[in-house]
Amino acid sequence: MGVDLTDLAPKHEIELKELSGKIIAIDAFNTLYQFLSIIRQPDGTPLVDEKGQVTSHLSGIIYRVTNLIELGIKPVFVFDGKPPLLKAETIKARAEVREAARQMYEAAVEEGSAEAYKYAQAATSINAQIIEDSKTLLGYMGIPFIVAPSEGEAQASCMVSKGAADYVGSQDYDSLLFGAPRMVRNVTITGRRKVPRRNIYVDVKPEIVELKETLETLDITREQLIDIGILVGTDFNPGIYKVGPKTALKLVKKHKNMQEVFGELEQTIENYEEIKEFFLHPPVTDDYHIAWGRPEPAKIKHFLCDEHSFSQDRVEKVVERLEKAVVETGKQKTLSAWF
DNA sequence: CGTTATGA
DNA sequence: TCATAACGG
Repeated sequence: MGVDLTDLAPKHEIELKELSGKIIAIDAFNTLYQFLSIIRQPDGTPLVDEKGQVTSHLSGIIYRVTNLIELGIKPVFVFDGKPPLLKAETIKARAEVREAARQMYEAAVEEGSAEAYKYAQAATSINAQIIEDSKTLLGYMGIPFIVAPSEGEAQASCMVSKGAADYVGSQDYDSLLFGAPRMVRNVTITGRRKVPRRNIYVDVKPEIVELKETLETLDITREQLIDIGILVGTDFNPGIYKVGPKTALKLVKKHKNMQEVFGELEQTIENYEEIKEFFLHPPVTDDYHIAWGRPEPAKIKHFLCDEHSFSQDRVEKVVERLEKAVVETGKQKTLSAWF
């Protein structure tokens, strides 16, 4: 999906509970995508209500967010706004990949192939209904969300830079390129994760990544980190064939500017200047108000049970936990901005 | 994914 | 009580 700087950026594993009291600006699309691709039956079928609408994300949100609130963590979800023109080709390319996966999925289902799950995951897409339902549920839960003018990661990064949030919560590293001082991975998917091809599960813990430490460790500037990201590939360009984080770091440190890097590679990157400018100065807004409110049990129950076929028992149980957790957290005066 | 059922 | 399987929607 986004920029991948694994093995380059130093990370610090922590326990989820260590984030108690922290405000995390969560990349909503990143989270929804994960829920939608992972919460499925073994044959790849997502959870759906009786109307056939996908509900995997709603299950993910209600349970995961409740767990975060129980730990005293304060999530604010940041949705993407209008995608930048620079992203158009990536969006088109991804749609084509998804469509191909969707056809493979249908074929796999037809012949009862075990590959079906894999293709279903690759075909995961987010539509307007999914976004609207997610916002509705978050609203009823009392969880704040904002809609970014452009990229959610950029807006979330800005919020951490300004001190409105403590961490960007996302799986990919774009926020470092956008200048976020701190990010945390694996906040929305902590727990057990299946090791591919093997039938075992490993614990996935949250990982803190700090921009300053990353730059100092690699002995580069933020601009150079952006160049590394662009060489490897971002949401706005495919990246250079066979250039991964390690090679990109070497190239960027060896040369004094990207023209020289392009010279050595004997190729350039389309829109390089514009992409870099976008990471340095993305459209963001300060026009938002973040507040955590009391959940509305009746509305949650009606929305999930009556409109989306959730079981009354299960929803009542989780809503009770959410209400209790909010009351507990609200008691602690050290935590600001609750109610 | 996270919860719930099961059973040693 | 804990590990694991299956279910949820």
